[in-house]
Amino acid sequence: MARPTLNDDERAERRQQLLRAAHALFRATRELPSVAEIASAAGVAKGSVYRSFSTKEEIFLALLEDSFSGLLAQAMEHIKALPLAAPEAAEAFAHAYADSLAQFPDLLPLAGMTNAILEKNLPLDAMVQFKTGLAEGLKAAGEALESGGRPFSRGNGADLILHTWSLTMGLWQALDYPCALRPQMQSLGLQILDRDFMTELRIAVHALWRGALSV
Amino acid sequence: MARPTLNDDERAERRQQLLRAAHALFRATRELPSVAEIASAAGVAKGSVYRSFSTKEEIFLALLEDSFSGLLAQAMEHIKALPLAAPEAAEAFAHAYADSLAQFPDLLPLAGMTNAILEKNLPLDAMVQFKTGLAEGLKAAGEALESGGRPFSRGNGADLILHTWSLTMGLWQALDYPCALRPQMQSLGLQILDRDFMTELRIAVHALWRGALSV
Amino acid sequence: MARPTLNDDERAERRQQLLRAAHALFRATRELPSVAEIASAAGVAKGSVYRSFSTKEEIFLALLEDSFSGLLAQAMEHIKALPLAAPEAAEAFAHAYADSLAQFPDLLPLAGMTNAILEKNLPLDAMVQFKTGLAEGLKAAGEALESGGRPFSRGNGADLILHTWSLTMGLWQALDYPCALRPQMQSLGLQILDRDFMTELRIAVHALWRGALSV
Amino acid sequence: MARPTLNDDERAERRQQLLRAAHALFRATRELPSVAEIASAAGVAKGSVYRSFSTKEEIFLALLEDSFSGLLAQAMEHIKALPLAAPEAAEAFAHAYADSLAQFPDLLPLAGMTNAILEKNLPLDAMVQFKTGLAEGLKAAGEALESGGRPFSRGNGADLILHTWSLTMGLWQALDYPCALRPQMQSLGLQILDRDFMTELRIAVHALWRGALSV
DNA sequence: AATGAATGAGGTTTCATTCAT
DNA sequence: GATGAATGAAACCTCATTCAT
Repeated sequence: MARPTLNDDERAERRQQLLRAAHALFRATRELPSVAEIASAAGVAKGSVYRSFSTKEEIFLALLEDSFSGLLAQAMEHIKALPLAAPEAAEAFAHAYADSLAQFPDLLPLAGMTNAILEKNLPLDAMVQFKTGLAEGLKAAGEALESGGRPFSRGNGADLILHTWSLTMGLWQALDYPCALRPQMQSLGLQILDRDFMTELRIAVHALWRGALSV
Repeated sequence: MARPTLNDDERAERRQQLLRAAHALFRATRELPSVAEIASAAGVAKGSVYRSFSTKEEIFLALLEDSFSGLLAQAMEHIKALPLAAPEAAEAFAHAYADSLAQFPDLLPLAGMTNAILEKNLPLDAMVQFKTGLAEGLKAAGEALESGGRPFSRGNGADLILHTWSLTMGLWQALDYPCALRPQMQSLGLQILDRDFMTELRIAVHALWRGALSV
Repeated sequence: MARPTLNDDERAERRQQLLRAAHALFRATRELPSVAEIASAAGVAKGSVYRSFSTKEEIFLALLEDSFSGLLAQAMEHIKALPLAAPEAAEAFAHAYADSLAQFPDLLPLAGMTNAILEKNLPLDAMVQFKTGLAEGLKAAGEALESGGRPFSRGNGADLILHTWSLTMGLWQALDYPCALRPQMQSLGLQILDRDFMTELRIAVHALWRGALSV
Repeated sequence: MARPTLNDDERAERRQQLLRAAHALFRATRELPSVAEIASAAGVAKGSVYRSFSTKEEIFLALLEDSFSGLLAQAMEHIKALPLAAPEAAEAFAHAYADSLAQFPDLLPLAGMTNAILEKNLPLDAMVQFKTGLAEGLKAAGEALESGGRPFSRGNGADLILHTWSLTMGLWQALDYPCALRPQMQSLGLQILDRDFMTELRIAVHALWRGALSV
């Protein structure tokens, strides 16, 4: 019930509070909670949510944004520390990247819902902002990749990052299952899809980078 | 209103009728139509839909399945016709695959909604069936790839197919935008995301295969 | 829970059932009840209401329409029975009309809300239909008035009916008060507004008709 | 943020400031604006509105009051200048009155919402005050009418004024339409309702006065 | 006095699914 | 078998008003 005008810090904190609540609920159910649930989990009134977010979908997007930029920051570090030789670089990145991804367990579930949600009831500017952040991250990572004598012409670095992220997202969606199903997969002839996502990701990213760096 | 028992053919035809209607509606709106809309477009009553599908999401999944198996069938052909040498094979597949994909314009929009829907209100067996079909297709394509003296051990062929599909799906999701946004992308600093999907897909798949075949 | 397809009669009956409920609630509170209240008063589910009316405002309008056409029908009778001489006709109509009006006690409260509601969330065609009914009634009554040797040129009869209805509606609004206030009006210097609506209406309509017929 | 106590002038000025803002917004949209909109248009905080008005509806009523008393003042002038002979007086008033009314274009839209709002969430004393003002105006105008040898007994003058206002309000409501509809009225069989309000008002008021003065 | 954050009731509408006929 | 009426749970969002600072 803070009444005085909020300054920017307080406003941000309130926002975080809601995001934390939404995040926790999403993690528990893997479904986007209702605004009422978020509000009550955050201990505020329903109407107050709309002070920080103008749409339920905006909350969703902010969640995704947070996780994604966290991953991107780590990726930047990995890129800067990469060995010069192509084969080693490919392998090193694949492993480091997969390890980083493991730290953001909700990122992929969230990303998997993005497209279904993105066109639905999201103010255009919110989406622009989201995509802009994405674009900037890709560009920065791409440039880091290009500097350092690698075989990239201008922009190809960002391409590789984009493809890596795409591969990640797609692979996760292909291998994702409701928990209920997991134990029976072997007996159902689904061995081929019963892979450890992380292992598979390393292999795939490794191949992608090997190919991209071998020009 | 009493109707004679439907035989299997009639039952299958009814099912196709509904799928055609649902498909047409989805193509037009890119949103999953309501059961009422599907029923009316197919010329049957709402309740009758539930004789063919036990859940709305099942309809969605069947649609995806159809498109996907169409693509897979074409991919099989491409694989069988692939040159032996790795670099040529990589390039040939990338192009042929992208061309095939263009023939299933609704496949990726559908696939992009799968995860958001998959865990929600879908009978387990429907999902098992879907995933089984997927697994079989991957396996068959993988085996085709393995036969012919390529550098694959058992199962690696299917891996590559899986990764290719994942990359496709992920890339599409990363590059998809509401039409409203498309024209302004250059001015918004989103050049990096304003790519032609098909071009980008060819590049990425080419790299992935080059890497995978270069072991 | 009637399940079979409703025929027109049943559909009309369902509609009436809802209107009766809405009417009763309006009479009790003089406020437009919520859809939930109407539904529960009619013993149906909220969603079922939208089977008969596409908007809450449509319910309101239908209520008004019913009352209004009832009044109009009676007015037609009065008009046909009117003496030919102007002064007598004016007086006779004023009295008969006021008496008829008393039989539709909710008509004016409803009419008083029309303008505030009419432009808000009402499908255009619903409004067109309402106004068309109004126009037809006025026209018919006007023609009845014109036939019979009265001093009207084509259309003036409808004019007088329109003016009469306008005067009625306006007068009611000017003299309407919350019950809470009624007893204190004398002491508040509001004698001039503490009139008996019916009496006042008779006087006013009498004057209007006398003037209109005295050309 | 502490502010010095406002004296009466400042208080009145603040009130006017809010009313001007509310008026401008209402004129633009023909809907009662939200408190937030009024406040922001007036350049004050939402909470401050409640220092001048205890309810949103009070703002609305004050607006109506202002317009109405403006009209009444002009009507008084017309009445004082009226010719003595009944037929001439009736005609002169009808024209002068309609012309005056045109100077208050928001008066009737506001009046048309009064009843829907009046009983809802308005402190009794606000309503008493409003009605008292109305009563006084009617009485004054009525007395002006009575003085000057016209055929009125005590109070009948006010009656005529009341009836005139009623007729005005009612007629406006009967002839008011959403702009969207206006152009199509001829083709919809609504000719009878597609009248010019001002013309119609002159005719009706003329008839009413002719009748009232012809006793 | 002024502010504007917080409140939270309240309202409309949609839609997947059921099931009596 | 087919039908479509009925259901009723959600869900989102608005907004007048309060009140701590």
